[in-house]
Amino acid sequence: MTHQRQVILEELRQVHTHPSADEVYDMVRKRIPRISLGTVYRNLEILSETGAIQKLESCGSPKRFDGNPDDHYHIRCIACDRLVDAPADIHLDVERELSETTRFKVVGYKLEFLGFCPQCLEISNPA
Amino acid sequence: MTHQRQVILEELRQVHTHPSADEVYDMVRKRIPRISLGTVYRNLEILSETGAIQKLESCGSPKRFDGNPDDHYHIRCIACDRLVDAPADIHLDVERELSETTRFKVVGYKLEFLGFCPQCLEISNPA
DNA sequence: TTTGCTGCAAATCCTTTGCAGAGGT
DNA sequence: ACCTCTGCAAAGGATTTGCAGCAAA
Repeated sequence: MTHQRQVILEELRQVHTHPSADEVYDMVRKRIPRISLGTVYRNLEILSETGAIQKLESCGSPKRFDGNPDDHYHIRCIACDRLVDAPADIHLDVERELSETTRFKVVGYKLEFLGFCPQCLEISNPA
Repeated sequence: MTHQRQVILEELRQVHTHPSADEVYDMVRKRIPRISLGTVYRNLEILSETGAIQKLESCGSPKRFDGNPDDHYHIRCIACDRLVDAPADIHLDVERELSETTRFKVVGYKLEFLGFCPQCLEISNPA
């Protein structure tokens, strides 16, 4: 656990904004001005491999990272791409659902909710 | 509907492999050798906007395209990235699940299953 | 002294875009 | 003529990688 890695993890743990690698880079640079973007990418990769953080590859736009390693869902704003935790008590029994319809060995699923965040709703529907 | 667009749609409708833009390019080039990759991208975009095909942005790796415009799920092989239709009778009532826990206006969700395809299972567990 | 990590820069991959010319109406 | 589309090539964004030096065990 190098200093760089430590700082990246700390910064990520302190926010709930699910920043992209680039945003993490900006955050960390305040404490380690000479850190490189490559190092940030490398450490985000390592941290997510070890399970210390989560890598959210959901789609299109840059990947996001989540300092909370616990399994939970997210909802993404269709308008501004904001990503927010979405506590939902959903547990799909994928084994049962799919084993008869595909010859795959199903091991999990990726689920992300889509919608409009309060800010974007406000803009399109001013009070 | 130009010739190029027509051919791209036809090719996509004939397969069930969920090809990437690059693979569509290869398929179409057999019939229109001088078509450009840019044109393929442009038409895939247009076709998915009009709902004639689906763009599957699921994650990381290149986007895939699906000649079947009807709503259905997919399962992705963790090992080889193969993408296959996954008929599953799942309907999440997202409004109900999430409206109390986030201030978003929920409009849908993205769900993709993960697993190992028969071919990759075979490789790791030869009969 | 070996191993792994860094900063830097260049490279890579996928996708989009500017532009001038071609095609269709 | 007008408008849209094309092919081509160059640009773009996000991410990865090669390399030489550095740091810690």
